[in-house]
Amino acid sequence: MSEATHAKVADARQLDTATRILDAAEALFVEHGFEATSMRMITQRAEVNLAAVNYHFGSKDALFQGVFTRRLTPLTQLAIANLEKLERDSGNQVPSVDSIISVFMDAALEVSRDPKRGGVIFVRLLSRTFIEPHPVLRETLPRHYAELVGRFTASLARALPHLNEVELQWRIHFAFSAMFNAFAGNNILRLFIPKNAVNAKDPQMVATYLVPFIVSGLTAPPVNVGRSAM
Amino acid sequence: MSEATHAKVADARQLDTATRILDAAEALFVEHGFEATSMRMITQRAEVNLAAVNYHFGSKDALFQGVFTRRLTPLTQLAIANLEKLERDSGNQVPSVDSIISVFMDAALEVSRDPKRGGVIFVRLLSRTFIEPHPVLRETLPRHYAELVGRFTASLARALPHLNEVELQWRIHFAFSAMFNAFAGNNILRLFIPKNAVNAKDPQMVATYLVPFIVSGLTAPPVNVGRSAM
DNA sequence: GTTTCGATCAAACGATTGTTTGAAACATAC
DNA sequence: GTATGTTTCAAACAATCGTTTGATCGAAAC
Repeated sequence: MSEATHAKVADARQLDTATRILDAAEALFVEHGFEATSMRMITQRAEVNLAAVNYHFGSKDALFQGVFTRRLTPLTQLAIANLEKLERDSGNQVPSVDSIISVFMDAALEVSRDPKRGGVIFVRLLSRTFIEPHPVLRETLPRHYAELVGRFTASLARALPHLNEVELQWRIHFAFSAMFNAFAGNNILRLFIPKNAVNAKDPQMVATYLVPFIVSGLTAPPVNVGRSAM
Repeated sequence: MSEATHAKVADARQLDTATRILDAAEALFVEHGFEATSMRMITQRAEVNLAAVNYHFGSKDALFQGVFTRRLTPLTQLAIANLEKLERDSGNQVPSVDSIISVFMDAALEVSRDPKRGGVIFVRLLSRTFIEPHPVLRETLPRHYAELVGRFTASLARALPHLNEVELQWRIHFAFSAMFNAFAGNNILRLFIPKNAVNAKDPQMVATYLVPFIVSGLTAPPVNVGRSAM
């Protein structure tokens, strides 16, 4: 410590301070959650001064938003671009449910494989935030995602014309929940069956098995409402 | 305050102090999460002294465990009892996937309707804890749920003999994730589409539309592994 | 060289965290 | 009555929280 005060830090290429904070916060928020992650944990991991967070971002809440805004736009743009390409390539044909879901999964997979876009860490953070939204993001998240969800909903509506609006929305709700939850990396079975074959941390494996599951759920025959309930 | 120090508290039937603490904590943990819920919030809501939590439970962590142990056993016993009844009634016949999933959902629904067993509040807390498990419960939860998950996995294995073990575990993983997530009451679409027909807070509605979705996902044709991935 | 301005630093801020204390109030038993 | 054991209470505990301060550093501007 003291021997390097007068000289440049030894580490080869030291990233921007703000970037190092974002990276550290991103990882810690995934690991411990927002409330359980303290400023001192973040600055210690980022190897920056405690005051650096407030200097560069203003507050802890603003940092939380900063973590998202850095990653979210590239991800949504990628997913939307992929969907547009799919619809363009389909010509007059209506894209299948399978292809629409795959487009979304491919975007998430591509980001999860690219550390420069946040990698699997950010995908997990995003998943967890959807499941348990922090008050700070109640306005930020919808703004970023409005177009994305709207486009996919419209595409799925065309692919599933036999479903009424209510049932379609329910199924899209389940589908997105399953996808986000799956990428969150939580494996319920792991809690009970120590030796299990499911590695929920591997996004590629998740996608391989999850897409058919979701597509099957989406394309199931309509529910005869009022059959047993209500 | 001071005028009532010498007399009994005015409120008609005042519940046991420990119970009032559990009720308040249960609700607050659902609303704000564990870390964001302070002892003072809990004791204030329960209208008990701050020290009462430590006196009756020992610590905040122990209270968190207490909140679960009070509710978990009745729920798991109900689900297991329902499953046993189903298998008994089926005789030599293997219960269908639909009936197995319905048995689980019915147990969750029954608890969610009964305030004495925690009602919808506890079901939501349970869901959220599965999705984002707190370190304190990493040992407690599996112990309570081991038998439950084991039984349902065995039943589903018999109902889906055409699936190999790996694919079966993946699908059960997805199915349980979807169910727990659904009962958590988070509605992703609500974030984007203000006027939507999906009321994710109504467990009965969730079950009506979710069961067919999950059953369809579970009974889908097996994935041809190695088709596009790995 | 002097000035200027953004970045970093150790240190401290008031507020809040979970927890502990010791006395007071309570109920029950003798 | 006294004695005993449990529960409640206001108050304080040390620790940590997010944030702010004012000095110091470093490099470009003049």
